[in-house]
Amino acid sequence: MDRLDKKILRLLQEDATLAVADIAKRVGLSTTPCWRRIQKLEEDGVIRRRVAVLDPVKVNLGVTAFVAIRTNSHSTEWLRRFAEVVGDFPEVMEFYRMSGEVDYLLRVVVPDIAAYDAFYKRLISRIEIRDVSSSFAMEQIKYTTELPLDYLALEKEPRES
Amino acid sequence: MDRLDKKILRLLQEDATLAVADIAKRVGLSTTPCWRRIQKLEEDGVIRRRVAVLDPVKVNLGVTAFVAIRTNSHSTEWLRRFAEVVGDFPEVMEFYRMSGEVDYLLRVVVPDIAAYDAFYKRLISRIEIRDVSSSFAMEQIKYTTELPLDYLALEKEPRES
DNA sequence: GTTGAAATGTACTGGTC
DNA sequence: GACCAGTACATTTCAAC
Repeated sequence: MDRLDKKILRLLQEDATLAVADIAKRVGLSTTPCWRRIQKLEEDGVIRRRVAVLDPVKVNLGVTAFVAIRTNSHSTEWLRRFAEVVGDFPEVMEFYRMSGEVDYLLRVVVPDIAAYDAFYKRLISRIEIRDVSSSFAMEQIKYTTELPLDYLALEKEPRES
Repeated sequence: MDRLDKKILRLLQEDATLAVADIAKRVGLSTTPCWRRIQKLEEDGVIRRRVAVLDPVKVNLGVTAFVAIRTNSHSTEWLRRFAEVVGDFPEVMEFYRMSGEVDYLLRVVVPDIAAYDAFYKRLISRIEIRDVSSSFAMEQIKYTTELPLDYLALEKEPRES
């Protein structure tokens, strides 16, 4: 992974519709090696997928809720089932196991508070949870899928002398 | 927005590399009208963009932190500047204004705890914040960019008789 | 909405240096 | 890595229905 791969990733994170020839021009490469680099980044799983990002409001998903969950201590089998049940809800877009006070954190999208309530009831009916606490986002100030590539360690590049 | 648009959106949210002819086949349309629908969805801003999704671990971003922020009451101008400063950090992938206890919630990605600490110091040096509380994700169980389209209201379709 | 076709562009492969 | 060529396929636009 060198400076050029990083540039390619930056571009594709912004706009995955760019033509290979375009990308090549912008990173200062000809199309063939640029194309090969992109293939390799996909093979290596650095690029996971290319997706369309929709406007949540325009598909009737204006409300984002964060759900902090505390569970009782349970077997690993229970935890596996818990993860499966929760992850199966399409409203749950993000799901983390946390350190500290809260055991799990969910980001949930729904049209409105009533739909959140319905979601909540379905959730607790499917799995026992010790404590659930919901907070609502009033405004989404920033949402990006672009990972910051500033921390990416580069391979040493050949040097003069 | 009808049943077919919804199907198209579902497919493109999963894989934006699909050829129009493929999508057309799967939704039961021929390519021309299918292509027109996709164009319209883009014009209307339902489809915001098409992006490459990278593997965070493979670009050295294994740590996700959630940062809950409480501010003092401030002018709208101060709030504007606050939003700008915070949003400018590329490590901040999501940024919400919240209801309830916490005023703002951030999702931050960094390589490790040390980098989080450095980020934290840079953040508080750039803007005064009353209270900051960080929690770390031990595991990302689910992360998707796919919005659930189940809540999408459809236009009435023509009926027999 | 359909089909078919034409024009253009792009992806991909393989070869040269 | 650059550059050139060739094929196969995609996108895009158009015309006729």
